Amino acid sequence: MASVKAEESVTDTISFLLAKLGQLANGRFADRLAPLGLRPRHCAVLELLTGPPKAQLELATTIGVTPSVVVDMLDELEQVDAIRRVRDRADRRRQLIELTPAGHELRQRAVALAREADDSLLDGLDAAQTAALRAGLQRIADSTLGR
Amino acid sequence: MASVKAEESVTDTISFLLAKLGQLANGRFADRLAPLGLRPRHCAVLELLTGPPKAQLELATTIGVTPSVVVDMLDELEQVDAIRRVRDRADRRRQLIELTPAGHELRQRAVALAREADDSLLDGLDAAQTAALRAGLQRIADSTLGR
DNA sequence: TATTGTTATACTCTATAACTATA
DNA sequence: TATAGTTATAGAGTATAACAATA
Repeated sequence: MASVKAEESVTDTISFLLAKLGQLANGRFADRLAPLGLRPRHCAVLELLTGPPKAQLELATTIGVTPSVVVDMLDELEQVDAIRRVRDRADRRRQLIELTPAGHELRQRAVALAREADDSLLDGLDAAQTAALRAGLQRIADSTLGR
Repeated sequence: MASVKAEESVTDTISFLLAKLGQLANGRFADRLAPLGLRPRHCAVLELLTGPPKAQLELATTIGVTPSVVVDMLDELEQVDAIRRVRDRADRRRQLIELTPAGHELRQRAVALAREADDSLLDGLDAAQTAALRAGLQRIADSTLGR
């Protein structure tokens, strides 16, 4: 009779590993981004703004953070000239956020740095293992974050 | 000519996914642990203490946190009667930390909760995908955290 | 002098609630 | 009245530095 392999320790659990490695990955990526004046959380904003301009509340709900966090992030992105806030003339309460040319450039540099971080993190894995890992993570992300 | 598939966006990067999902996994596990008076970070301590008693500094270096964090965690674990601090008679500066019977029980309940968290997180993955994900994460953990 | 554990302090990240200006 | 954005504030979580007791 086949029996499902169960972990005997919390630390072997995927939830625990994910939490620990997530912290590590975030820290390493943050170190690489620091010279650009960016932090990991800014990247989700930069990605979203490659499309048409978006209101701040729209950014907040899409990324899944509270509106006041968006204010802070945009303040910081504005300081490095990555974004512009443009008052919506149809509804003067809203501000449409758009990426500047410098912002597009920053985003591309961030992508390159993220790849570097991946390479260092995935050093011991071959292509198939990396692909399987990415697929698993993406699937979890789709079923949780996207919902 | 084969070319390596490269991500076009930071958010598709394994580093970024890991950071985001790690935060999610940690939060969900924390919610489950809360009724026990525990948080995820306590679990690494409980696991280590299933073996022979250890000094606080040993816990700190093994887990990879700063000594003052260990003090806090042990204070909290002491409040739920999970551990005992026993002064080392050979070197009175040291305190040997040992798991109480209640601590052993708490650890086992934490393992069960972590498995529940895994099940909910891995809902959309089949056994092979789950195994591949675990293997990838474990390999990264071994090459980074263990170093 | 060096080491173990502790305390005090500060910094990051995030969330809540009160406020403003517009609708 | 309700909504978009802002500010002020507070709570986790972690790290650094100064300190007491012991070696």
